Amino acid sequence: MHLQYFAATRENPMTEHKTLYAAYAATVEKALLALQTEGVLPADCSFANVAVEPPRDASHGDLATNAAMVLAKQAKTNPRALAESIAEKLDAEPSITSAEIAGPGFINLRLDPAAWLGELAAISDMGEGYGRSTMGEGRTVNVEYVSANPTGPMHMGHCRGAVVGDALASLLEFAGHKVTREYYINDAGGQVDTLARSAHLRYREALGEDIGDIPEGYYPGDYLKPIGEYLARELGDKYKEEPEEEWLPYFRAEAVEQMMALIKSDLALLGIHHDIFASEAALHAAGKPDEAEAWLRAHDLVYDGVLEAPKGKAPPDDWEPVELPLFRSTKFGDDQDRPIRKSDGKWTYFGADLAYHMQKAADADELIDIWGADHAGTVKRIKAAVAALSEGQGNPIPFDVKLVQMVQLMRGGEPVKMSKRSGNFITIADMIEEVGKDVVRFTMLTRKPEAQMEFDFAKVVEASKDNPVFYVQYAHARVKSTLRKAAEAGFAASAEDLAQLGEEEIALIRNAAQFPRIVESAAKAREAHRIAFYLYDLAAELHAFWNLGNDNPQKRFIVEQDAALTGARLFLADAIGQVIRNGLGVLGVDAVDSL
RNA sequence: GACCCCGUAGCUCAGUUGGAUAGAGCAUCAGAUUCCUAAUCUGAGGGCCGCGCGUUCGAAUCGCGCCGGGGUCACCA
Repeated sequence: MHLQYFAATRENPMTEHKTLYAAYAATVEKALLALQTEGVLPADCSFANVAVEPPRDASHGDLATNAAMVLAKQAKTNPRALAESIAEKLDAEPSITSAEIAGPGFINLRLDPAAWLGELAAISDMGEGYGRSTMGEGRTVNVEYVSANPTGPMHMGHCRGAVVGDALASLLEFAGHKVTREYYINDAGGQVDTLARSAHLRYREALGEDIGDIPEGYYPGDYLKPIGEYLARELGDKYKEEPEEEWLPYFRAEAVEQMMALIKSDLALLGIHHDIFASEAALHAAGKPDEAEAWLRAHDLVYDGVLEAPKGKAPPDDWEPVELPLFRSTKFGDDQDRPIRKSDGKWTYFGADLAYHMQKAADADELIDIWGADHAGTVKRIKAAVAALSEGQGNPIPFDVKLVQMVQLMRGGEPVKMSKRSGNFITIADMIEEVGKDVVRFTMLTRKPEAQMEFDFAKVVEASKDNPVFYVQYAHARVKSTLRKAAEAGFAASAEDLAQLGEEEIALIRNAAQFPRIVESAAKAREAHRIAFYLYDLAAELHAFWNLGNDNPQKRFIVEQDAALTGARLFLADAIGQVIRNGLGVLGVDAVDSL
């Protein structure tokens, strides 16, 4: 009945303000409701697809709505006829100076300039809160991201997913969700046994033994040396010659803890902090996978069956059919049913993972996973399992897996060579040391995550307009610099004479006023990169306005002989700076005061 | 072979709950510097939105089928 658009009320609980797009969306809704009362629109018609947006071409006016086109079919009339009725109602609004019908049935609205000046004041009043939304209605969203195996420092392969996940989490928070940032520690599989053995090797090394080259099947990186030294200090030679079963659990626990400390410090360099670090081993210990299996078996979603040979290529030499507990993922479009336990009775990754998702679902209204694209093949089975379990247990939960594509590292147009074999790869710490946190974060958000991207060290540090990070930061620095200069000359931002502002300034306000709706549409689409592109546009508009002053001193922010105009322009500059700051804040990028 | 992602200007990319004449940056060409930061800006040219069919008032956007590029196809994690 009510506009979906309005479920997302823009009212800020801290102030009386409603942002401009929200206010006029409400105005349009009011007109539609009136037409419903008059019988022009049917009582049961849905306004869900009605939008109030900026028109594509600024010459069409200030705002446009597609209401007539969306509702014509339901009203059993043609769009232009319905548009007449709607436009008539809107034209009666005092702040709407004209409502014109255009094209297939758009209604273009022109506003009294005071409406835009009012929005400018709202930006200033709401400050850091400008753009925040209550759209999420406090619903809890669990965003799981990074979840790198605790077997070494974070490297480039983890970076994009980390930034994308973190920015998405912030965006959802900004849009009114309660967000839990979660990291799943895979501390129960074979790879952490390998880690423990590798640590034991370094332990022996630290005790003076010549271990020679690191053998195949061990982690070779030097980052394990300090762990070996630490264990040697703590334990002496107690476990030097002992059989593996004597020391493995202890070494594993110690090594995982040290690796997680390393990973957390790497994440901190990126400005990333998780709320929950969930342990797979603890999940096993709590018997969660057993519970899930029991339920799935009772509902015939797990059965004992023979696993098919891998498809599309010759089966491995040692392939032999074996009976395992299989989840019926083929019922959900997967190629084959997937094992939840191995032949030795231990849980597969998938078996534990489905139980893990049920654990997350217990404390959240919605789940989002951020995964690397190399795991794309396992999306169907986990979505199937979560759907089966959550719906079957009476707690259906929206669950989305976002795949993040690979990043190709470049340096001056040439691919950067990395050798994982020797443990020689580019870590996140290396990268941040070279180009800085802000550059890494912003650059990772200048492409949609599901498209592959290149990251060129030479280009991203370039301080020019070709580099979006600097372009946006420069716009903010420019605002700050102007305010500093103005203060020295005895001017200050003032809302007293906003009516002095002309068409060019209002164009800038129009752009800034879009921030709240960009936030909502980005949050709805779960796409933080839209904020980055928006900020680039806003920065471009600010630079363009600035440069009007090159030719015409009367168009500068500071006009010495006109204090009223200067006060109003500074007020505008301050507000634009605020919006840029708010947007960068969502992305986790610092807004610098000078470059 | 199957599944997932991508295909938009010479290049790098935005733009999908279906909307008006498809947008930026780079590169190319023509301009702006006694100026609050020119680390910038103004303007011009440049497009069968990979191809075909369909859905409808309307498709870059949705569906089906192709073509091209990348990824994945363990009892691994």
